[in-house]
Amino acid sequence: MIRLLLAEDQGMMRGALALLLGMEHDMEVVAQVGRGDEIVDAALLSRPDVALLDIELPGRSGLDAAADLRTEAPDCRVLILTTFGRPGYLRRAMEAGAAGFLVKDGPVEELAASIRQVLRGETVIDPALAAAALSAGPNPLTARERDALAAAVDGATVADIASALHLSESTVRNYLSSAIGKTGTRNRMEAVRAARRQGWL
Amino acid sequence: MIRLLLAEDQGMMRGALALLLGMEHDMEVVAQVGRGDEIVDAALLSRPDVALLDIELPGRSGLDAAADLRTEAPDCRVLILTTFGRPGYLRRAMEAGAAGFLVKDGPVEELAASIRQVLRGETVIDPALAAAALSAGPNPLTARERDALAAAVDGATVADIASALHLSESTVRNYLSSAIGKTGTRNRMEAVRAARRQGWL
DNA sequence: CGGCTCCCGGGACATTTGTCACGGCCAGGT
DNA sequence: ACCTGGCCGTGACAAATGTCCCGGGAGCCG
Repeated sequence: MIRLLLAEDQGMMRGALALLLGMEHDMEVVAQVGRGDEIVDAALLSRPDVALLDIELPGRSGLDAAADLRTEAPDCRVLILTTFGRPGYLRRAMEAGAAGFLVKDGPVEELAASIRQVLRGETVIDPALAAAALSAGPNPLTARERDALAAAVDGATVADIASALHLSESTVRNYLSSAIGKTGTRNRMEAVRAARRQGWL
Repeated sequence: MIRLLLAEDQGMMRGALALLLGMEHDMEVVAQVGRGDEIVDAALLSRPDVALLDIELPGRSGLDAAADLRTEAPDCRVLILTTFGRPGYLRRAMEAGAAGFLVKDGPVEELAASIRQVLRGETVIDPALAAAALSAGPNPLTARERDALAAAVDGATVADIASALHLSESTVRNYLSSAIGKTGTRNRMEAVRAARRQGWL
């Protein structure tokens, strides 16, 4: 029996996947969580063979949780299942030691097949996405540029970002300006969108 | 047998729901589409009793499609199934003649139960969401303010918006300013976010 | 009819934002 | 020891943005 952990914030999606996978004759869902910061605890408790993780979760990113599992539960393989096939996400997933990366498009049959594949020690990635991730190159933004950009997502002013990051307003503007330059965009919002599309956020 | 139409852009979600609902003894999924502009055609072809529509779809909004079904296939009940329980969405869904409004959180069991409820002529809405929609009041933005705000989502400049809407830059700035005032926000991006959270976009 | 609101535009103004040039500090590699 | 690159800050400047005035026209309603 393949023991599965399911981490997904949308209740209906989580429930549907759990029912479907539970119907496979060789699988059972031994844990379900809706938050990223519950993944490690649940994994330690229920000892799954494969953890199916969404990326964008409340509490803690699925990518961070994947890295945690690498050290806390090394014999649990991680399969990332996400809505967005962003190149940067794929790259970070691989660096976090994930064994596979699936997008939520594509047929459901793909899911069970990929789980078995991962359990056999193979790595499963959408070829087109892998090509995009390689051609895009690594994240050119520095840590602070990312911080500034991330703090700017919801329309915060320079003053807001500066106080949130304990920086001077001038510094914040310099970071934003260089981030805008590196993304080849015209203003803060375009830079944010470009960075998110690449999975750099 | 209850005949169902399923409109949902995420392949995995669509497939999972189709399988689950198909397993109910009194239901069958007679049509599945991944785009909003295929809903009416599919409904005319397969004559479903209930159409399960996501809102944010490529091609055409599920809300617009619901309004279309009202006239093109009047005996097909519409059940909106969406990720975001925005007050404005609920309001528009009701105005479009929807028989129910579900969010994708909450358990899967809710789904089949709601479908049967809708078919009995009842209206199904999350009470908390209904309260929020009523207390929020109607959309205070004028049509042009909405247009300007919608065109500003991805970091477009005033010049971009002006040329996209065939307006003068002064006019665009006036619309944006009044939208910012009505949403009680400080700049364009906060206004966009506030409007989207309310479902006013 | 007068009043109202929405649509569209112009002009002036303060504020914010984005850019550039310039410092200094510290860690890393050659 | 030197250079490079990230980090943090300043000051100044042009451009974009947001606000407040002001018009006129169209439609709707009491």
